[in-house]
Amino acid sequence: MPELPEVEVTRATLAGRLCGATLRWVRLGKPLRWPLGCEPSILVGLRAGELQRRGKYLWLPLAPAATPCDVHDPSRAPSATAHAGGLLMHLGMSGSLNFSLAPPPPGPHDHVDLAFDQGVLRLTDPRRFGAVVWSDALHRPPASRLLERLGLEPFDPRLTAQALHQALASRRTPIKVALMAGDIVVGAGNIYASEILFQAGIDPRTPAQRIGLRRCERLLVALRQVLARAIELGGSTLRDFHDAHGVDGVFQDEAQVYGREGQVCRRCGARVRRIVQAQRSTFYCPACQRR
DNA sequence: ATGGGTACCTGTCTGC
DNA sequence: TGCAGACAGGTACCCA
Repeated sequence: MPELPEVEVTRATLAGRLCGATLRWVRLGKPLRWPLGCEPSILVGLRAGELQRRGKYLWLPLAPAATPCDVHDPSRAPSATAHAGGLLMHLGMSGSLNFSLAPPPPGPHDHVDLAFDQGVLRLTDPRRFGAVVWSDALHRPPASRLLERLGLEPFDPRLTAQALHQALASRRTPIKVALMAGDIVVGAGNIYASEILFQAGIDPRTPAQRIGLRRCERLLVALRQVLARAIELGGSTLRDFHDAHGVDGVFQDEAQVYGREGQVCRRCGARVRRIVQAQRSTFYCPACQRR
């Protein structure tokens, strides 16, 4: 999927287009990971607020909009049951959001169309691990249930080396698995976890609790550098991902280890290795990364 | 509380 | 060419 950089790039390219737009109709395709959780018709007439990101989730606030246009056209006025809330969206492993004025007819992998007065937001997701879920508020279920287990944002100033060190102290699991778990710090998925650990010079098999304070400092710097650079480059496009205007990311061209099994390390010339951790591929340089 | 495995679903690639 | 099997960016849930 879309890891944090891809979700952030999606948010940034969409936010300006959606804010203030009024929802006109909704089309649902095949079921996604979780049901929408409301009757689609109650969304019609609601107005979008500022698109936000939390971890790899996107939150689109929607509130009743009593514009003069709606008042004069009862069929478009918010229904009596309309109330503020929002849509919590996740791109799963293969999802992407695209915004366009006149999208082509939906294909077999186009599962949600949200048609606003300024264009159509379409979720395309071949594997259907993604989701779009209605929630009354971020701090109420079902959104709160999905967000409550999330750790700190990588750029949150509360995430210090000391805080990271303390959080890792109780984990015997390999550092790569702990990074990806998302309950300490969010955003590092399978690609970036490998890249971050390469940058920090840490062997991905190292038990998390054996990472000392000094190495936590390096890990934190690497985490922020790698994610910031990936956002700058529009994320990584392996096969499915594009930003909301259809533009590919190019971070994969800068990857030091991910997807490079058997190729030479760009830093030292050793061969990059692939191992499996928690049923996921991990790539690392056995010379640059130490236990 | 932590850790490991499974499940969800579909497309693509590899090797026989 | 056909087919089986492995693999793919995530994460909730179950059980030990």
